[in-house]
This record gives sequence, C-alpha cells and structure tokens, in this order.
Amino acid sequence: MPLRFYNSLSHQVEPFEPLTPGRASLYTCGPTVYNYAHIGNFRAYMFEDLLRRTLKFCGYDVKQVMNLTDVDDKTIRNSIQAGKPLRDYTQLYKDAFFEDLQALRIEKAEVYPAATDHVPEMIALIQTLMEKGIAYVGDDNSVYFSIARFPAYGQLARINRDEMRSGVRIKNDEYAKESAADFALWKAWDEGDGDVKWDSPWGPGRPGWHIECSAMAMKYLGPSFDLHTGGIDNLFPHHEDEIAQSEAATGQKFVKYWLHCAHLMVEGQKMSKSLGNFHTLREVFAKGYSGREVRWVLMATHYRQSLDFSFQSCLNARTALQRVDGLVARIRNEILPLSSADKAGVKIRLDEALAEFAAGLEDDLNISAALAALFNLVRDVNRMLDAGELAGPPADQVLAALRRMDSVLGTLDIDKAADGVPADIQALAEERQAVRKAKNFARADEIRKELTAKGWTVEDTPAGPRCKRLA
RNA sequence: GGCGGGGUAGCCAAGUGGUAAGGCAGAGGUCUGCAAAACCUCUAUUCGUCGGUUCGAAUCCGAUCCCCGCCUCCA
Repeated sequence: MPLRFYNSLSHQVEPFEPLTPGRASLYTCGPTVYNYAHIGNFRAYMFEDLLRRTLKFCGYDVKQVMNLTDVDDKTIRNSIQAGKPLRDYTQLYKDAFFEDLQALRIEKAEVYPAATDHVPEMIALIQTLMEKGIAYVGDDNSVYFSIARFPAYGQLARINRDEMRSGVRIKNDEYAKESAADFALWKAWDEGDGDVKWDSPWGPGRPGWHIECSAMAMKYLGPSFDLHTGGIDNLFPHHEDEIAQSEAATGQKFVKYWLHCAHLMVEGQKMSKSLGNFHTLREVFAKGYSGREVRWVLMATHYRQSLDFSFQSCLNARTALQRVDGLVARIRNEILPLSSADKAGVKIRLDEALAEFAAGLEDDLNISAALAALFNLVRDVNRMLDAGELAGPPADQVLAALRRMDSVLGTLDIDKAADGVPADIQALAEERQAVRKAKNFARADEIRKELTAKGWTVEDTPAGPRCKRLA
C-alpha cells in the first residue's frame, strides 16, 4: 500500500502523490516565541517530526519549513513589559524552543524563517492582493482581506459565511472593516506597539499573523507545495486565511495536503495557556521524566486522536521503553555464537516485522500498528534468545531492524552506550558474583542491599551480572 | 446555533462487514540460591444505549445519551 494521509481539505484518506516525485515539501506552523512552549504545543511538533521521519523512511527527500512568529500582539506586549527590545526578548524563547526540540529528539527542519526577517516579502504579497482588488485599506489605515471578493473562502473549514455567528463579538477595530469576518493583512501602528514598526505603502505598522505563513511558505517552497500541518485549532481561521491570501494572490492551488493534529488534553480539557492548565517541558523534566519518555508519550497516540496527558502515561512510557532497552542489552551482552542459529528464519521474521511497521506508518501514520509490530518483534526475539536460537550475525540483523524502526521512532537508543557503571558499583557486583559462586548467599544479599542503597540493582544473566540504575 | 472529532478490558489504544492487535497494570506458572529480566497461560462472548440491514456488524443505516474541540489569540 502506498503512503497515504487524511487530508483535512477532502476529509478523506488520500494516497500521497507529491508534486515532484520523490520529494516532499512540508510547511509546519511553528511557535509564537513569547513564552516557553508547553507540551501541548510540542505534541504538534512531535507529530510533524513523525511525519517528516516517515516521509524519509518511505524514501522521500524532505524539505521542511517551520516559521517562528516573532512579532504579534503577545510578543510586543510581553517584550514591553520585560523592558527589552522585541528582538532580544524573542531570541530568549527561540533559543529555549530549540533546546526543547533537541530534548525531544525532534529532527531539525531545513529552514526556520522568522517573521521579522520577511516583512518585505509580506508587503509584496499584500501589494499583489491590493492590485487585484481583493485587499483594501480600512478606516484605521490597516489593510484587510475582503472575504467577499474571494468566493472560495471557507473550503478548508467548510464554513459558510452566512452561518457564522455574528454580532456576538464586535471589537473596536471591526468598525474599520467592510465585513466583520475580514481579517488583517497589515496592522497599522499604534502607541501600544512601542517602537515595533515597519514602513509600508500604507504607513507604519506590522504584518498580520496569517500573511507571514503565506509569504514564507511560498518563498521557500514555491506557490504550490505538498503538505501543510498544524494543530487542529489552526484550521480556522489561520489556515483558511492562508489559503485565501495565497490562492487569491497566485491563482494557484496553495497546498495539496493539509494535516492537522488533535489537542493534548489535561483532565479532559485542552491544554492551553489561557486555561492555565499547561505544563512546560521543563516542568516535566523537573519531575524526573526524560525527553525520550515524553517523546514516547506524545508520539504513541495517533495524531488525530486527542491525547490526555498524565504523569502516569510518562511512567507507562518508561516501562515500555525499558522493555526495548532490555532486549537491546540482551543482544549486546548475552549473545553467544550458537550453532543452532537459523539465519534465514531470523531474516524472514525481521522482514515481516519491518513490513508491518511500515504498513502501519503508511496508513496515515498509524503509530499504534507500528508499535505493535515493534513489540511483537521484541517478544519473538526474546523468545529466540531464551531458546538459544539466536547467534552473532543474525543478532546484528535484529539490531539493524530496530535501528531502521528507530529512524522513525527516534527513541529506542539502540546505539547509545549504556550508562557507565561507576567503578565502585562494578566492584561490588563482581564481589557479589564471587561470593555467589562460593555459595555465600547471605553476603550476596547484603551486597544487593548495598547496591540498592546506592541506587543500583543487579540482574544475574548467563553472561554475568548486569548493573542497572534504578529509575 | 453552525462545523468537526470521540465514546472498545482496571488504564492507554488499534481494528470500518467475517468472528476483538499492542502497551501498562493484575493473577498463576517456567526459570532463578533469592530476585530481576525474559518466556508461557489467564484477564472484553464483547466494542455508550436502543432499533434496523445482513448468513454474519465494534465496523453499514436510523434514533438517542454523553464527552471534547473550532467558530476569538491558540499547536
């Protein structure tokens, strides 16, 4: 089966057929850098990482662009409050964002354009819309997109303008618009913006939010590209408006496949800054959970399924990962050359597991199916090890298969050196092994207690004692 | 009100017509000096509820209850 995705535009799963065979162009809506991102935000970036890695797994050359929104109401407001220039203020959170991505083992995109570096491109795009008569200058000197002059508006969100709830919210600036649903392309400067402003044909001001993604996506990926993603909350109005701006300007199809991930929930409610029910990655780490554990939690539920976050799920991730770690350690430590190894049989089993793994991912990133393939393989390889049916070279093939899976999962640590065992711990383990051989089990148990007190445990394996740090 | 997503074991979660994957937790067993790990067995006659279609439905149709999201900045 070919790679296929659920397209928000068609509400159907469709085969992925990129505009250029073998290449995938991907625009992923990035963070607004006014604060630390919370793990709900990272769920989206995690989904995008899974998408990116799956595309690569399936053989595509991926070009991914992720924007950094470094000018908007919140960045301006917070930087003024902090008494810092906008650029310095946002740099802080840009840096934090990249640190967090790295902690979650999220692969870097090819381009991370910042909005403030692309104002000329945005002005040019707005000018095109003005020339086409689709944009207009409002009474407040801001520039607005006229939805009435773009009949295709609403194609993504399936929103019928006539049925939009109206009259409920009339903000001040809406008196400046022809229609309440029109959205700002360019926001005229006012005192609240401090010294944050750019010159434009319509006077000083700053770009609207939606225009940034259109301008930067088209700059780096062209007027028409393959995939555009984000959280489901961006579907409307953000993505709808992006389509409107871009397609009105170019007359071309903007994006072929729109993918949206569901929300991360906390106790049944969406995690969000405004509800105050969020955790930053840093907070989760402070509670003792690792990046790979959080990565696992965020990744292990299908992206279109809302995911209720809990620390219990982090603990579950820990034990699930320990299961895989255990197998890798067995292969590395216990493998002995045995004559009964069935090389061909192992190869067949591995090919089957990889095929199931790939089939899951190809089916709209069905991670549950992919992980089931992984765990079924783990069980079978453990079984082979127990039966003495796995020897050196086929064991290397197992590691190769796990490595291949990990090119997508990014969390298995196949080749990460095990935690170094401190000399004193190692010495105790060896002493214990010696007294066990002498059948001095009282002393052996004493040593086990000493090790526990030092935060270590020891497992007796056919290849000798193995020290493990207690979680 | 409009649009969209979801209700599957103690928990998480696949499965869109053919008789319920996988993970966590739990029980018993094998192995072990003890343990851990690993393996084996068991743990939903049942998929929110009620009807209908069908030889057959968690899967299709109708009705109904509940939860969540978007429609306002939001991943």
